[in-house]
Amino acid sequence: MAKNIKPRSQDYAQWYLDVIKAAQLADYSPVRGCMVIRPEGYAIWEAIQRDLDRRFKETGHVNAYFPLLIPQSFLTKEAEHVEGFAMECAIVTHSKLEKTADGLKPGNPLEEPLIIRPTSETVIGAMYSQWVQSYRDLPLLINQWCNVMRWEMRTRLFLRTAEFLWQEGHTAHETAEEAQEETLRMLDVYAAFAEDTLAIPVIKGAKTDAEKFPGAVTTYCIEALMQDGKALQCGTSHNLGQNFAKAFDIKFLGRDQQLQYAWTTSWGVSTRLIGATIMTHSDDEGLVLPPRVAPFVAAIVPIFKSEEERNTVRAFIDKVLTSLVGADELAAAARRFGYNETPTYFFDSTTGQRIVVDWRDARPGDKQYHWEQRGVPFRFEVGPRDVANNAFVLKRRLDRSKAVVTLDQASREWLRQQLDEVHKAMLDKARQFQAAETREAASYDEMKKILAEHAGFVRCFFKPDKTIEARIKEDCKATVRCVPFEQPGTTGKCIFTGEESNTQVLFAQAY
RNA sequence: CGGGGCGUAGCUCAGCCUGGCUAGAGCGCCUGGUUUGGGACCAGGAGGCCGAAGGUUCAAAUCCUUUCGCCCCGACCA
Repeated sequence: MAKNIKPRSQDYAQWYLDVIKAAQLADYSPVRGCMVIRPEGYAIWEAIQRDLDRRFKETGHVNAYFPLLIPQSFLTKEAEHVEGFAMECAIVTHSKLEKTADGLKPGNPLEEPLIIRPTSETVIGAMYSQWVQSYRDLPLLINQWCNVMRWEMRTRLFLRTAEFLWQEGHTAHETAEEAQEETLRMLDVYAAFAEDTLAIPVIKGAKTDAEKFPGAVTTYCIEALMQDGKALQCGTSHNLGQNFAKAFDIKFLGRDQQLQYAWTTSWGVSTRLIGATIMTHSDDEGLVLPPRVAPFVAAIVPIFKSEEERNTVRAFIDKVLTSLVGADELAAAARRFGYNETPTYFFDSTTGQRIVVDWRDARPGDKQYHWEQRGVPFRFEVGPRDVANNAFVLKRRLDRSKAVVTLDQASREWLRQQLDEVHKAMLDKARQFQAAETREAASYDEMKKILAEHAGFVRCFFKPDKTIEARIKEDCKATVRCVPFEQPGTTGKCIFTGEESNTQVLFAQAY
């Protein structure tokens, strides 16, 4: 058992922090609420970016970059938008530091304070109003990868930090229908990505008015369920209607010769997805990474005593590597600058995923724990006994299972297939968990009982209403996570008012 | 911003109540040796403005005042 990780059953929050620390994904920064994303954590983000960016391009979007600083006046142009973000804005008010008797003090106050972007609807709206003149300029489909800042009261690594990395897509369309299509298309992209790449099963649905994005007409989301039974919003897609077009004057001359407002959307996912990945899959031994975002797909642990054994083991590992990555990569790796004790070999040139061999002067047991805690999907054990059998021992991170693999079985395709199987197994496991932790409630009391006993998702008939939702939240900490697209097609009694309703919602306690 | 707790080695903490030897332990780190198929052992070593400032005292990690920071619980939230 891992000695540096608190078991989930004892303290889930501490477990989460311990896993991150043990896997060296992130560290606290000198500034409260901010985090340092370390190389192995950032590699996961790079994998997310690579995969999502391809999906965005495939759906016709292009990348651009808009500035970090936003004039304060921009934020006030959309009434709901200000209200939603005003409380958590960081504001730049000065442009230099001056030497005074008491040390350095901010000097040269700005005429208009600048906001560090909490999101970019406003700047982008201002630019779109200049770029959009005619229906021929539409649709405008732009995405940006950037950081944003929301001054949160309480923060948690990856799940909620003052500064975080994300992607925000912003589109403008000729018609309401087209904007709605785009909003749902991108939600589908997110859902497919979550399942295909992160192995996280998600529920697609709409937010209630109480939970929607400030300034949106409708917010759609994908919701996932973590192992402690709490829900986590993993991505949102907003149909902004003409709200921002009106606030920022995004107008175009239509096919009908009429000047009209454009219809806009925005959608985003953040580094929170890394938190979702950790909490969905990891176990008491540490991180478990879905194979498609794991920086290392396999770690090879050599076992030897004498120098002579070391040499035979090394020769055998070279053979295994040749089968997996090819002779050219083996030679290239030998010339590469880097950490000699843990040389790495590119397994997949498009994703940059690697295989690492651990030649450090440590005991094999230490190395096993080391790579296990980092979530590496596979470990290969290669010792004299294995060399004699022309085979190695394959250990699977997901279920800690062992198998013997002969040298002639090992190939790039073989490992790819192993990784795919792991991905599928992880997704299945998470789906089963989600299904088991989703319960139906026919009354409010029943829902409260379920939440108290199990947490998880509670599915029930409900008539969304801001005041009632606030009361429920206060009462049992649960919120409507979404109105799932999948509806039973029948009616039932709203658990709170008893009125007949045709809407089922998912309640849960959320992060 | 309210309620609670904590600042001593890289990490986890003891010491403080009842002031006094050179400020400690475990883990981690470095060196050497024996080891090595799931977290080894022995020996040696590096590492501290005891959060900061002021005060009381012959003497402060310890007592007093002020201050800064962090963590937990709530309101807010991708």
